Amino acid sequence: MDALNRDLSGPVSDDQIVDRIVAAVMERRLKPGAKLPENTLCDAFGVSRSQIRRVFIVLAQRGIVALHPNRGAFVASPTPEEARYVFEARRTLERSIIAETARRITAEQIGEMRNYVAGSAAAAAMDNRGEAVRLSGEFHIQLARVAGNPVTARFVEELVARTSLIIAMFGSRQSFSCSEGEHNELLEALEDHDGARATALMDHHLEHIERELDIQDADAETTDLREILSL
Amino acid sequence: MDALNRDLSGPVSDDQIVDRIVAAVMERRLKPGAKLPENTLCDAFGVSRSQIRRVFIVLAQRGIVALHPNRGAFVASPTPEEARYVFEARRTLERSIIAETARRITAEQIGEMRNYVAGSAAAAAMDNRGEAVRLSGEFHIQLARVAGNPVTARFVEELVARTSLIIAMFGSRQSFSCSEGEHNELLEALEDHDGARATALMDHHLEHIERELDIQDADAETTDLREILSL
DNA sequence: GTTGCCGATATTGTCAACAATAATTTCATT
DNA sequence: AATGAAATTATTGTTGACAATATCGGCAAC
Repeated sequence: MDALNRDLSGPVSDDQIVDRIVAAVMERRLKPGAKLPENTLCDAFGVSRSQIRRVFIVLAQRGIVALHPNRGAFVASPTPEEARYVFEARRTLERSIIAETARRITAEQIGEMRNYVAGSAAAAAMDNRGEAVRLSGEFHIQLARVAGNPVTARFVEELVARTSLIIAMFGSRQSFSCSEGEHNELLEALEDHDGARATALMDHHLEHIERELDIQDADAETTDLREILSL
Repeated sequence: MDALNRDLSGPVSDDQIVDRIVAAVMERRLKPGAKLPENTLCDAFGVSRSQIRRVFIVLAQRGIVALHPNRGAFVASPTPEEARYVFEARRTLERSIIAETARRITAEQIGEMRNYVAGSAAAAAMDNRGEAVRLSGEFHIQLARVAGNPVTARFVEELVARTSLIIAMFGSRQSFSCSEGEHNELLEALEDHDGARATALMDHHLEHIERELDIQDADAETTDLREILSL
């Protein structure tokens, strides 16, 4: 938590803080249920409470942070139900988006995407699971950006971040070794501008990720009884 | 602006204020570019500045309000580019969602949907264009809710609200008389649980709405030169 | 040793005063 | 009149103090 980052450089914008926290969530340095005390974050980013509070509102809107009145901000703990909705939403969106990506992607962009895959694989090989998950997520976000619609891309961003939380909640140890292969398959389809195949692969890929999770009621460890018993 | 509503009833939650402002936007009582002074809204809702400021952040996240530093909050003025993205996003999302709606919708729900259509038509007949647009939007939101995924439904909510702004920006006089007929067609397909037909109709419907708009650079009336000249 | 109560501490929520900036008005100059 | 500058007013942005609430620790009772 303390190492979310040193600032060094003068004023920090709300967006920068949001991005840092999202990155920390995607790297699983911030786990579901973690408390985010205002003062701690004020010190970490060298900003005022009011700014942190603004950031909390943004993150709450994106489903990444849960705000409990008089108790503060916590990293969200997706429920099994919510997890299913998020995956379904991702399939709905990314299935369509990838077809447009297949039409538009350039050779250069494919090269960049391969870097993401390689980076994620390298991180996984070094047992840096957090970085692996984050880069694997960035892969999907980049694909959405290539499709050229910033509105849908922003939706995908939100869903990918929430997926990181879902994986943190329900992921078993060995999952996500699969992503590298499937991502490479996807890139091959994109290289051929084969939208239909890319769509099918994306659909299968997302289903695969979801199926590898053990989505059921969270264990006691990460569970806040308060939330279970109706707040 | 002053008639956004009287409160009467004790404390007002952030969500209530957000909903009221969104409703005003959807009814086109708040037009693109309209300034939203903090004090005016404080008086209108009987709340403090800090609460209004929270609300602004939420609305800005949803693309309904634009925040200009040191100048305040304004109802967003979608650009032609943004308009295209929003419509494309709606087609992407609602095309898929409607298929699920077709599977799930009950006779009772179809009856409720008919009320929306009738209400919108009645409002249009009384020259209450704002109410007609709002109910027409609610129709889409309700369909998304029936599909059962609150995550995608929330995305549709945001996009529908932004569409109201787009219509306010680029709509010509007689458009939107069409919606009643197309919405009824959609309901027939849903009644038959004919997902394929519903999908095609929704696609066509959204394309139709977009095509009836005159999406090009806004006229000077609603335009802020400041924004045109870089910022 | 578990429970319940109470005080102490810490954290969050709210408000009002102040600072910073923008918008408006006034007035002088051409 | 139109322009420009300065002063006034209004609005937004930020801070810090205070109130409200929750959390923690100790202590007594069972």
